[in-house]
Amino acid sequence: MIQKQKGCNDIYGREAKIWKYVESVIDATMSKYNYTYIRTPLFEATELFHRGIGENTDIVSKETYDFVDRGGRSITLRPEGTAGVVRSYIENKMYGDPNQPVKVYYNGTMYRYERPQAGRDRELTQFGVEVLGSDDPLSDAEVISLAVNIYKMLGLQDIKVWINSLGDNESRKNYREALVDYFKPHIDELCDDCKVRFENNPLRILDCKVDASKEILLNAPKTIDYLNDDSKKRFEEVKDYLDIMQIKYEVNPNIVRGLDYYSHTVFEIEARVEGFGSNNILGGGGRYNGLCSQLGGPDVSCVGFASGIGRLVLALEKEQIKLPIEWGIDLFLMYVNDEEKKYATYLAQELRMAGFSVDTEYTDRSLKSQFKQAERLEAKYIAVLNSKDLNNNEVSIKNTKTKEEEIISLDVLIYYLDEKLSGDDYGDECLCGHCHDEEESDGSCGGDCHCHH
RNA sequence: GCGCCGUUGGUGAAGUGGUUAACACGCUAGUUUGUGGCACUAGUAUGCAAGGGUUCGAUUCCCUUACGACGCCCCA
Repeated sequence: MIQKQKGCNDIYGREAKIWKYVESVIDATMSKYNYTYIRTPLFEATELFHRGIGENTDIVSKETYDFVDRGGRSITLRPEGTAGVVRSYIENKMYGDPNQPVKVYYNGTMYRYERPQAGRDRELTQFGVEVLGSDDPLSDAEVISLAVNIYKMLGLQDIKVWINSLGDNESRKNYREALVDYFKPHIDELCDDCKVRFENNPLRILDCKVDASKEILLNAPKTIDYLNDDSKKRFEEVKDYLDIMQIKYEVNPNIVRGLDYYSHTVFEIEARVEGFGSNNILGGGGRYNGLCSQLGGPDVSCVGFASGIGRLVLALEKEQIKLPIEWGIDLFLMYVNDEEKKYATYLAQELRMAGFSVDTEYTDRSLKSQFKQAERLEAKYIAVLNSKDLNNNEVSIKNTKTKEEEIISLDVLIYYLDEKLSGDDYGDECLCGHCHDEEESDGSCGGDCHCHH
């Protein structure tokens, strides 16, 4: 048997519906904030990521999918969304667009050659936004509020926003030096990994799990203490705007993000979900003022964030959030003989054209099985076609929730369904484990539904 | 790249070096029910991830590979 590639996933059925719903909320929210959709290629020249992310980091040296194409070009499957968007911004000269800043969002798969573990795959889907061409602290705040709003719109209640500022180049340089000076005499007190980090990326020491509670870490210099006046003022402004938008946040000086190109605002958004372990960071981002010029574009300031949809869906599932998803179909058409089947075929076509979601039987099973099928499909109505009724130009329609059944004229079927389905006639949506509601302790849905649990 | 554990049908799973691989759910058919949902009966694994080895014989022991789970490194 051919298996799927490590760290990849098939998403289908119920889960796919959840994904589609989540994406619809993302689209709707983006549109409210006036971010337009951008779709960039799944693969780019390897150099784009090398220059954008940094040549010698682990990320680029061993965690990207690289290959040489038939023309001998060195290609990389995008590991993140930002570099491609910035490339597109430069290549399409969007900086010349009268509409500034450029506000775009993306949603697509990313590829990282990693060993899969909880909340971490090789193929992952991320959505994110980039604001290109604005240095206004309001942009930073807006991006954060946008992210928070999407999570809230989806029903996540306990959202925690951590923010920090790395400051401008000068501030960052000063801080980095201070940090190195601080750790140098204490290097023996650090764990082995941190000794390596000290050489490669000293900021990451702050994130260490092993040393986290050690006094040496708790007393380490804080980024915000090394901000120069400009950077400090900027950070205050970002916070002010967040306050105005009533976005709650907490300053966390240990948020440093891994990459060089970040400056000023950095943030992470956490979902407090039980049993979510250490993968509770749904998304994060920050300001990257150096990246555009580094990639050969104009020296414009940008800010953005990215969020994994897989984790987001996982969080919604763990929280058992009830999503307003239409799970079932409007009508299931049942029949027994061939003449009825032909009429079902005709009727299904008519009703679908009229805007209803309709399904019917394809394997000529018994009526008993067809009822089960209708239940599985969560059909709101069942039409049992039988020759006798059809000869009278009538059909029997059953409401699966109230179990009421009536015989109506085929001439008014569309009108009938339209009225029933648009009104409250169908009643409250039952959502037990079968029909998707919270289950009672005994595993049933409380008996208020048509699903017999 | 490193470590640890796992992989039996549509699903949840039990189990053994040796004829027909439990049990449950599901599904299909039948009986009954005015057209299902209850009850009863019957059927339901190209055979235990793939390949190789040990053995008279392996799903059961060993090795390799693939995939899954969870850590580490890293985290865009």
